[in-house]
Amino acid sequence: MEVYDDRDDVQETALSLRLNYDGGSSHLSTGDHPRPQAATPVEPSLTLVLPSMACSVKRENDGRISDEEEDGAARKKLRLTKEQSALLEDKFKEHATLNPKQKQALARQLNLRPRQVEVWFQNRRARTKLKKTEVECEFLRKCCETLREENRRLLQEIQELKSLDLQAPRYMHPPGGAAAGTFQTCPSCKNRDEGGSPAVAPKTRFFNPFAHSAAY
DNA sequence: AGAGTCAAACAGCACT
DNA sequence: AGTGCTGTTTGACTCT
Repeated sequence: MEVYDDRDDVQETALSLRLNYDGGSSHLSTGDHPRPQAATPVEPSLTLVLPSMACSVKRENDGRISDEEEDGAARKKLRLTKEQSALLEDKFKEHATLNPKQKQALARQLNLRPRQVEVWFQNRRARTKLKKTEVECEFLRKCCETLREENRRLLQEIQELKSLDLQAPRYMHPPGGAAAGTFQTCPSCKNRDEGGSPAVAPKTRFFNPFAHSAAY
């Protein structure tokens, strides 16, 4: 069984009582709306919200845990104003992380709690990373398409060469036998026999996507 | 009204 | 201990 201080960050005052059947273990915790861990789901659960029983557990402001709002009123989820978002974006452009002093100053400037600023930067970094990953994914997808096309083209080239080969005069590797005169010596063997360097296969044209990348 | 999306807030883990 | 990252939850909002 778990008893939760169900205030979302600061402003929530409801007390949630949740009973989880988690195999017998029980513990007390505070924090936001509790969630079952993906690896160990704890269903079924019972959540009891008692708005009249505002839990006044106070937590450290600059810890990872929320502090408490003065009026103790049940809060709605905060929506940042355009001005707040714009300033946060500006600061994020300057630097994607904040030291505690910067965090405090920005929080004062925005009339927000430091924890809110911290969370905003965390989420903003996550969004940036997600976007970058999406761009990279799209780039790799295009590379894959290019390689597939190149592969198709090369296979076709092989087919064409094979069909040409069927029509071309028959070469043989001359053992010096009596019938040798009826065949022509293939150019590579001729070259070798005459002491020249062996014919070198043309370099394969391999497309390395990373060598052509401008994004990395 | 319900589905879908966005973003604020959180928990838990890893790292220093 | 403090901080960042990742995954998740959930309230607010929009669209159909």
